[in-house]
Amino acid sequence: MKSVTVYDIAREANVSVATVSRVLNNTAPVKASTRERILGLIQKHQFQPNALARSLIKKETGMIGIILPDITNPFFPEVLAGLEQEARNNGYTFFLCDTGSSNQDIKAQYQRESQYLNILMEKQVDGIIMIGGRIDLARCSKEMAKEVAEVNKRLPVVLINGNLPGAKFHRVIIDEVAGGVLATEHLIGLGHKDIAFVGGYKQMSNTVQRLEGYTKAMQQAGLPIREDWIITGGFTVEAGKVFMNELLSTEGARPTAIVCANDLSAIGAIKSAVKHGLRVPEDMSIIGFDDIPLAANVIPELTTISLKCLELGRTAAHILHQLIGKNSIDTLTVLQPELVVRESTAPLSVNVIKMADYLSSQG
Amino acid sequence: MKSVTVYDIAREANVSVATVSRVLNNTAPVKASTRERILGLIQKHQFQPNALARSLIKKETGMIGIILPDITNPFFPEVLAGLEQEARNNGYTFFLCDTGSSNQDIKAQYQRESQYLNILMEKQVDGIIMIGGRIDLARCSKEMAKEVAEVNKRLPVVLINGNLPGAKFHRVIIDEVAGGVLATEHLIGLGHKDIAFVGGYKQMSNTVQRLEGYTKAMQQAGLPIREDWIITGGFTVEAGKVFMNELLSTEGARPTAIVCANDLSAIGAIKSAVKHGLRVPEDMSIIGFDDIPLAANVIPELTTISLKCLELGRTAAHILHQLIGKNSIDTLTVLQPELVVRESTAPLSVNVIKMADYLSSQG
DNA sequence: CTGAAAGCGCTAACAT
DNA sequence: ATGTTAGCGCTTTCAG
Repeated sequence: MKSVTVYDIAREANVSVATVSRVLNNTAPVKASTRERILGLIQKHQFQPNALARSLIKKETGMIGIILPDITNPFFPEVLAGLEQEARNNGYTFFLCDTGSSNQDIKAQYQRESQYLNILMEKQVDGIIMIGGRIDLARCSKEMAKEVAEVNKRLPVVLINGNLPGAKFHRVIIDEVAGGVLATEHLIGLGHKDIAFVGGYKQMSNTVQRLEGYTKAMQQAGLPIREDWIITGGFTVEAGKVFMNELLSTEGARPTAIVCANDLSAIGAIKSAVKHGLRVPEDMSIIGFDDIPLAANVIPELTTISLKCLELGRTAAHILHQLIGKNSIDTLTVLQPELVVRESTAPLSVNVIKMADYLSSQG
Repeated sequence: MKSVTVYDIAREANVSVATVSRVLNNTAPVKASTRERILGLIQKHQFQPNALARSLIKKETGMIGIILPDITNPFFPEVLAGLEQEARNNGYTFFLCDTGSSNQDIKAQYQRESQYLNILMEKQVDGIIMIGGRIDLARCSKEMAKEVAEVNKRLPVVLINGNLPGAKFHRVIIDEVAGGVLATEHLIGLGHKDIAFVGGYKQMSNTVQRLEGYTKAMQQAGLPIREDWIITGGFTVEAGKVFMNELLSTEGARPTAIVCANDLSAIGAIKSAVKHGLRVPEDMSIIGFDDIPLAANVIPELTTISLKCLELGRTAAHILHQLIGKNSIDTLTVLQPELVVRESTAPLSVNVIKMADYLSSQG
């Protein structure tokens, strides 16, 4: 089925294609009567201008690509929602490029990132947003970083919550260290002294930074840091369970509170604690990181550090839009995290009281 | 910055653009030596063919659009992951079109659907997948349905878990009625007789069908259906809480088990039950619907009906690919739901025993 | 095996 | 206010 073009409309309206184009784009005055006639024909034929042809000549597509590691991780849809919200108003459409980290093979994931980077360039997107994946690496290889730098020479790239060595990128990040401090100080303020840190990956900068915040707060409070109470190796619920099991199965002192590297691992930690017969928060305080929607919906509701996903997304979209419009804009935007107190943390004193109750009942 | 084109490569290689195109597409034999030369230049200049120009002439873009109501609802990312998995291998890229139902205004949402439908056509996507939104309506307006039908005349559309009146669409669905039966029979098999149905919207076909399954199973078991134990009005956690509160705050008999229209409302129901001092599943069995990843991670883990999101996505992508390739394929694909038993449901007898314990402890 | 030339559908000078 | 024409960057006959 032959699709209708500006020529078809022009012919039937007895005008030139230029005139049709003019009414299509409001790019020059057109006599009201002819404009009506053309509009009528457009309506009649359900004519829709071919965006490819238009973009080919205008050198802008109104498309932006977003590369992320796993759409199934609730953190990302949240950021995406922020992006869409902001970008929709500016007439952009999104290419979603999920590099599918869920299928473990990390090599394949980075490869897919490279692949998508190329595809997006070929498709002539106006800009690219990256989140997760290689930009989260504490030490990203020179080649992988350079690849992105090359892309960035040709079109605007903005990094969310990450960075790459060897070049300056536009990026919007959350102050992770501050988040770590916030979480730990909350626990300390509750009277806890025996605080563990659990989850994340030591190779990832977010984990390193959150851990740095934890360390900072502990030291500032004059509290000791036990290396065996710092356990990393994953961001999943499953990982959280494993770490907590480890913490609880060793003999000797146990922490009374846990800072988790993210909400998912916090949920795992809670599940494990409950399985071990502990009550959260009465016997054990647990704080997460991210504030995914789920955090407010688990039982008990998770106390956590909000990364302001929506704002992260909106800001990134805003910056990219400015970049595309060739407006100058700050290279770095830092958002401050926020403590969200819910039900999974409680004063240490509660423990003490409970313990006293317990002892007297055994009387 | 002038981007390099086939002409630049051709000139420098002392060949015609045709030859460059040929090595780019492997569309005709090229002398090994010239091929090497061209490949070298491509490498040297980091040349990337402009996909817009190519698509303009080939009339295919390798882009497919996916229209969904809310990426923030964990059900959709799951389906998306399935889509990506399948479509990536076939060289497709995705336009993500989130119509943002989260901003309540339902009218605006349908408008945005129409808008995206147009944008996608202008961008010349090879096909469109729709999920949620108007296609979930039990009675969608003629105009809104026709709009999609018109699109479907121009390019392949596949509907996931929905339908539209007045035209036959390719679609892949889950047998919702069977799901409702499955959930209810599970509860009945556990000895429950007083079973409520909670959540969803009466205007939506999925709710109607799940409810139909519930009714069917209840009748088949000879159990009475109480109209005041069927409460609809939302799919969110918040809605689930409200409905459960309603159920628990009325005097008189209470149900001992609840079929929820989806996992989110089931979680809300659990939270409310717990707040009311009930234990799940000991005092109250609750079953969800969807099997979002979260379902396995709440406490207690949710017994639910799996809608096989991943498979839904993969199948839809497969069908769309066939359609794009002009291969014939069944109009309707029905997937069977699956009962996933976890921790939120238990035999009624447990209740009875507990009750007995309680009474005897009261001396 | 390779080149010349005709478009794909649209926009944008440049004329009129 | 409107028409003519030259491309945007690529693929694809049709010749050779």
